[in-house]
Amino acid sequence: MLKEKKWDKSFEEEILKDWEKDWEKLYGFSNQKKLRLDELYSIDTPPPYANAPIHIGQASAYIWKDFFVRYQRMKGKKVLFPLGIDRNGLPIEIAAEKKFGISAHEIPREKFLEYCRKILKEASDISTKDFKRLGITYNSYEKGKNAWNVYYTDDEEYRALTQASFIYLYKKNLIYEDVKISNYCPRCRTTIADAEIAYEEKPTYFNYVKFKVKETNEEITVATTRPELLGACKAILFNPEDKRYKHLEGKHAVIPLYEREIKIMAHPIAEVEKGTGLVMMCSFGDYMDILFFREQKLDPLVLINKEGKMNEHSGFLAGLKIKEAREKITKELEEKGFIEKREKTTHKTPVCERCKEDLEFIEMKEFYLKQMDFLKDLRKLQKEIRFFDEKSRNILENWIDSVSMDWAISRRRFYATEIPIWYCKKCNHTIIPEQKKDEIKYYQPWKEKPPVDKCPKCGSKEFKGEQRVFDTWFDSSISVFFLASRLAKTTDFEKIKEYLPFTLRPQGKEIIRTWLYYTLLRVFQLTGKKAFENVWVNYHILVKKGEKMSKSKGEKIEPSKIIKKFGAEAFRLWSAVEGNLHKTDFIISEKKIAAEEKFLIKLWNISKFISKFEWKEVEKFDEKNLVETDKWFLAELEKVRKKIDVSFSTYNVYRATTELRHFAWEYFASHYLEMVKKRAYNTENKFGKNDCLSAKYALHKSLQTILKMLYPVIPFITYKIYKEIYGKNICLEKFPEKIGVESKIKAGLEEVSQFNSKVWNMKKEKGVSLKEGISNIEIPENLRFMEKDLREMHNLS
RNA sequence: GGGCCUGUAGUCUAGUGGUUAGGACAACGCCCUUACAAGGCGUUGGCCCAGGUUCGAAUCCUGGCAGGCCCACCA
Repeated sequence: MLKEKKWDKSFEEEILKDWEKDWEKLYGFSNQKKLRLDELYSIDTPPPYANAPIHIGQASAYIWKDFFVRYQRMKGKKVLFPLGIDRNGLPIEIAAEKKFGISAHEIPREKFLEYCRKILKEASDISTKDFKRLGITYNSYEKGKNAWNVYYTDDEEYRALTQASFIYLYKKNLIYEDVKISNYCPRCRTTIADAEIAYEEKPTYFNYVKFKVKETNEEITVATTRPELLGACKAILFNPEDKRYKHLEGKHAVIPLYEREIKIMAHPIAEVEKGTGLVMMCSFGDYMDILFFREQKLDPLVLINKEGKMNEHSGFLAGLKIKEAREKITKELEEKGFIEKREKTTHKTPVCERCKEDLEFIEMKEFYLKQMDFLKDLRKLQKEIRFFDEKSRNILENWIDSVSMDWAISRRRFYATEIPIWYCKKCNHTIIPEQKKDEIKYYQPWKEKPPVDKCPKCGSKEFKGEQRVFDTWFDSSISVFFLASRLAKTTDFEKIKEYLPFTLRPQGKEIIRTWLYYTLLRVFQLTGKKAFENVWVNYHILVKKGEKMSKSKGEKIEPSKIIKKFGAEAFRLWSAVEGNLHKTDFIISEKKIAAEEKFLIKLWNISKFISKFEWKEVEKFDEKNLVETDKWFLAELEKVRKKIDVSFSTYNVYRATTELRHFAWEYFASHYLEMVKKRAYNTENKFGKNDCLSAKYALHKSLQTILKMLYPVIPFITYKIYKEIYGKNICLEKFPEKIGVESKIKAGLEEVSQFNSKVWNMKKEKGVSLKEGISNIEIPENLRFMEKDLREMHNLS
């Protein structure tokens, strides 16, 4: 018998304590020795950032992952549900720079890393508390070296594996160093990859700048948003079809202020309609410029240095920051009469995804990982992966189709994995560490000596360590490989391979082009295999229609506040029934979360009612003796059970939960329970003993089945009810097996509920209260088998 | 400019050719009924628009309109 009058969110705390005592037994992953691969359900979970509390969208997404794993455990799988904390890269560095008011490039490296570690120390575990409170059952919240312990992406063993993968690929000639025009962030002072570019709508000016044609002395006007690059201008183009400028072909223009002569050329990339129809080509204002310089084999004249400032080639602008230079040259041009007019405009500017600074195109020498040669393989490979939902595959396919150059993997930053290379100071020979397959090491070339005494080429003993680090996606993209290596308990790639593919990669749609794409690429390059069987892509929780949750807007709805207000369970239920997270964004509302508590109360009351009848009394009841009504209901329940099982196994928790909730509330509580109530009580002895026992047995059997099926979604309440009524831990129960009760009755649940509604409506029309009797009601032919129950229920005469 | 996705009651969402278009919130009416008034029962209300395919379209096709995302460009 349930003691408490109703479900209360305060019970959750005690329940968590119960679980915590037995965490390993309930949710752990410690019996690896007997692990069979066909029993393994492995997930490569997205590591949340160490220095940011989780937001509500993440909370929902991780809750969904918990739905999956709780279900899989019930199905007998050994579930590897690891937790990683992402601690690498720019977000940490930027946080450190901000907090301590320093610039990474201006203080000693060791010192800066200390500041980063300080940030990380304060930040640690900021999100795991919320996860645990939400009932998310990672295998462990303790940091350690076992597969099921929390891992940090800046662990030495993780970084060592990243470096080992680099060495492996370098030796396979998949990595090369080259000077190319790169996307360069002047704020972070590093090259970034195409996948790290974002675009922002920013206000700027079109400046209509007057040039003089040397040969004819006429004036021509070119519009530009980048006047500071005037000095880097190498050509002015017009469209071959443009009659206005045809006569300028082959002539020369004089750059104002710089007085340099440049060619005027006809070229199809110039469009008649845009600006004045004339466009200047500078090194390098945008991607078109790069293509043009490459095509014409022009020597670029670069005006911007690696600090994001104008260099000596820019003449009077030298030393200024780009924006200052833009202002200064505009003023200068205006004063000297070279500006015809200025127009305000906005345009989408490529910015650094991390720090939002405007990007520049600068020629840099960087390490590249070959990816162009693998696009074909990846297109094929992704077809062998199952996507939930199928439409998310498009995002990946589109990205694969738009990859246009190899991946620049080196970064000029600090708190990241170092590139494990040394150079001979004398002959510049490259030293790459040799290592055994199962004995890898973490290298820090900027402060360590190389693993050789002397240069194998020239014998010199003087070396220089590589200063650069890896793009953090180069680390992140082997998370699954790292987890597999923990399972394999070795760093031998051949053995790691056996644990791939993992069963599931759950992740957000916004990191398909990075995390998912790079992982597939990297795992394929390292093992020739696909990384995952299934990819589950979650969409977003929105504040309003079409409006993303964003910190800057001040509309943050924090998980901790939601938990405090409504409890974890109501939030879990809301996450499951508000919409199908892998199909659509959905909109959060406190009202709806609060409303989910109603079902919890309902479930509690149903259970409280059934708990009035001792389970012990009917535990041994022989199903052969079930009366027709009960057989019929259990057979209906079996139909539902089957559907729910399929929905859960295909990650459609939305469908499973809404269907289950409706069944429990509508058919089970409102109809079946009302129908058999009198028979179960049997206070006036109108029914035989077997009839009474049959009702009690069917009620308990139904309740057990429903509780178990609800457990993956709402584990707190189902745990408490199950424990109090049946004295067992629901976390260790199996998903309900087939209910083997056969019924020949054809009537469906719908027909019964229609009949009941009819009676209730008639009573209402006649102004009769529900418990009063009513006469002249005909019981339909197909419901005759439960006539006695119906008569008692409605007090029919 | 190109691509992808979405459009279902006041709101949030299921539903891929045949359903009386399902559920939740809100609204309204009635009811303390031996689990439940933090409740129960009931009621109202919906497929963006226009064509087409089909015996039949929320669902498929075409074209609009609206929103979101991605890519490219921005002189």
